[in-house]
Amino acid sequence: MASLQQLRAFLTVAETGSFVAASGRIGLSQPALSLSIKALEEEVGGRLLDRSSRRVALTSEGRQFRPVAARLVEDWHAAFDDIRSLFRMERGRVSLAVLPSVAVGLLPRVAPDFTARYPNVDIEVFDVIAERVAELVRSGRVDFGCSVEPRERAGLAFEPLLHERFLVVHRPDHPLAAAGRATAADLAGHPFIALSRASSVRRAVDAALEPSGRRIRPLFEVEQISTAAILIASGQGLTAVPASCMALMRPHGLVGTPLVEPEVDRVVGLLRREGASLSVAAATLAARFRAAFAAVGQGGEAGGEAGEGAGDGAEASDIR
Amino acid sequence: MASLQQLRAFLTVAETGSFVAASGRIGLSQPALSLSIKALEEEVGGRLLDRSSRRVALTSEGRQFRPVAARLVEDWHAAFDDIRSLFRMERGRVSLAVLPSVAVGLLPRVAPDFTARYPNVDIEVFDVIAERVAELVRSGRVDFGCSVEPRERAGLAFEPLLHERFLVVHRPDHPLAAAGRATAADLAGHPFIALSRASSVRRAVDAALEPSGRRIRPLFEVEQISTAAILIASGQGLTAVPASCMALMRPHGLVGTPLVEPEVDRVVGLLRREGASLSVAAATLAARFRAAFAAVGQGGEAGGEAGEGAGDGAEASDIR
DNA sequence: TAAAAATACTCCATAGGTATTTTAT
DNA sequence: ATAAAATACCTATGGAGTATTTTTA
Repeated sequence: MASLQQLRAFLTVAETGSFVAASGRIGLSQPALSLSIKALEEEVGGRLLDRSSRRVALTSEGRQFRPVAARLVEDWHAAFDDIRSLFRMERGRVSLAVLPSVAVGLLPRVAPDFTARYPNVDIEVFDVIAERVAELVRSGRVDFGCSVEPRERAGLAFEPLLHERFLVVHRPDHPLAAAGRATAADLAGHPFIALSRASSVRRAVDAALEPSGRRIRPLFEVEQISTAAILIASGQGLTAVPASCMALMRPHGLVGTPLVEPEVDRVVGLLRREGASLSVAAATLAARFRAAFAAVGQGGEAGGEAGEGAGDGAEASDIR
Repeated sequence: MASLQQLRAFLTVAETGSFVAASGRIGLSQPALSLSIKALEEEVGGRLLDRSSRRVALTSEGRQFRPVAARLVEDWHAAFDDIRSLFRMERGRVSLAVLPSVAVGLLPRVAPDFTARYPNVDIEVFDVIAERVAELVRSGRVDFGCSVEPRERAGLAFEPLLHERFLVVHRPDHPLAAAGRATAADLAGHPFIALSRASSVRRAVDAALEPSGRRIRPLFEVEQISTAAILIASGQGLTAVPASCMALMRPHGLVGTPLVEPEVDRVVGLLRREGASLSVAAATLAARFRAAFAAVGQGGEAGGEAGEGAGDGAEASDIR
């Protein structure tokens, strides 16, 4: 069967008009080149080059074949360069589905590094509720997810990464700031800005308060965490969110106070489709997630945020 | 460097989802196939296939590469099939330039055979005067020509093929029919239908009569031989043409009488560009010309037409 | 006669085969 | 435990080199 090498040889001889010149150009001995051309000609069933000892010219058929051969070689290299660039992450796309709280709290700690290092790999983020994260991962629509452990685990692999506690979020002038700790009674006793019932954050809070018999009484029920932030900042009430969400609260001048009675927490991790491998780009991004949130055991305790890095120094003091 | 074989291997494994199945399909042992895939993966810089001992699936990158690889393989085969078909004359085109007298007299003896045998090889015919035949051949615009020997031979190779005598063409009821031979006096003594002065046929007649001091007095001067035929058939006069042109005259009920005093003749042959080779199709058609008109020496005499073949039996009797 | 392509030959890299081991379900 | 891919190892083909001959302008 004909080879790329043979096409290159043919094109180079056609271009240089000489076997000797062409053999130098492609780094092959003249006899090897002669044989290569001969083999190609046998493959196509006729002469492509007219050679005399003085000059080499294309035959009529060779003239017709030349541009075709050139395109084959070109397409070949383009295709291989392309797939190589994909593996080298010089281009590509990673799709991920994350909880809204993850999108505002955790993703910003991971993404900038990645995009700086791989500027031509696009990241497609679906910030959706936990059920939809699981769905997107399961269907293969996204490469992986970052969420809490899904209820329906079939076909999914959950890898716990980060254990984080919930904080009550309020203005610095709120009484809780002085208290330094918050309880279920505090939550029930103040106007509460709740997230939608579908939200995993909301569910965690509801579930944690249930044993105490108390229920939050939402003054507002909002979809977006940022909406809650605005409302709280304007003095409408308080809410409870995972520690990482303080990244969104702080810019609004809000502070967080640990919820200690009951203690509320959640485990965030990577969600992958079982059996399916990740693209190199997805695997690399997933590795960034792991590195950024040094894992604590699934049932691990105390842990809190894996806080470190540039923007996180202030957080501890915010929590008091 | 990656090979077509490797792409085929990859595509087949992707399709069958199994190394064993694919190896059977492409006629390779399973270990050889494994190595082939491995080499391809090293070439592109990453995994294209996820294999476990139970199932083989495409990786994310493999999924992207698959259609590209398929197109490469497809294009490759299409290109090679195409050039092969060209050499096998399953398609193609031959261009030739011929004298009008050749187009009507000789070409019809050669072309039908060729087109019957190679129905998908087109023949492009330029029926033009001798100077233009030479020009077209020299420029490479046509593959070869069939003409008389050109005045300006630089860059051209003339291969004499056929020596043919001129006949005087007239109606069967013309006095010359009874005479059985024609002379310069006959030509000068009857109304003459001449071809254009640029025509090589006209020139041959003019040149032949010159020594005798006689000149033809054209009653008509026409471009096309067929026009002359019509005029002669309608009783307007007579003309002189090479014997092969009787093929056009006979259908009009005209007959030819040998011009014997002076004897006028011409040598028709193939005209090729010096140094340039012919395409296989052109060479094949040229060979048909040679076969149809068994060569007589360049300065050869007597020879007359190489007449034979189906439609030519009648000719001798026409000449008387 | 000289420059260039073709041939002769030799060698080694590698593609491919068989036998076997490893792996994952 | 079993089916399938990977590895080990060996062989043979053919691609590539050097030396030489042939060709043609």
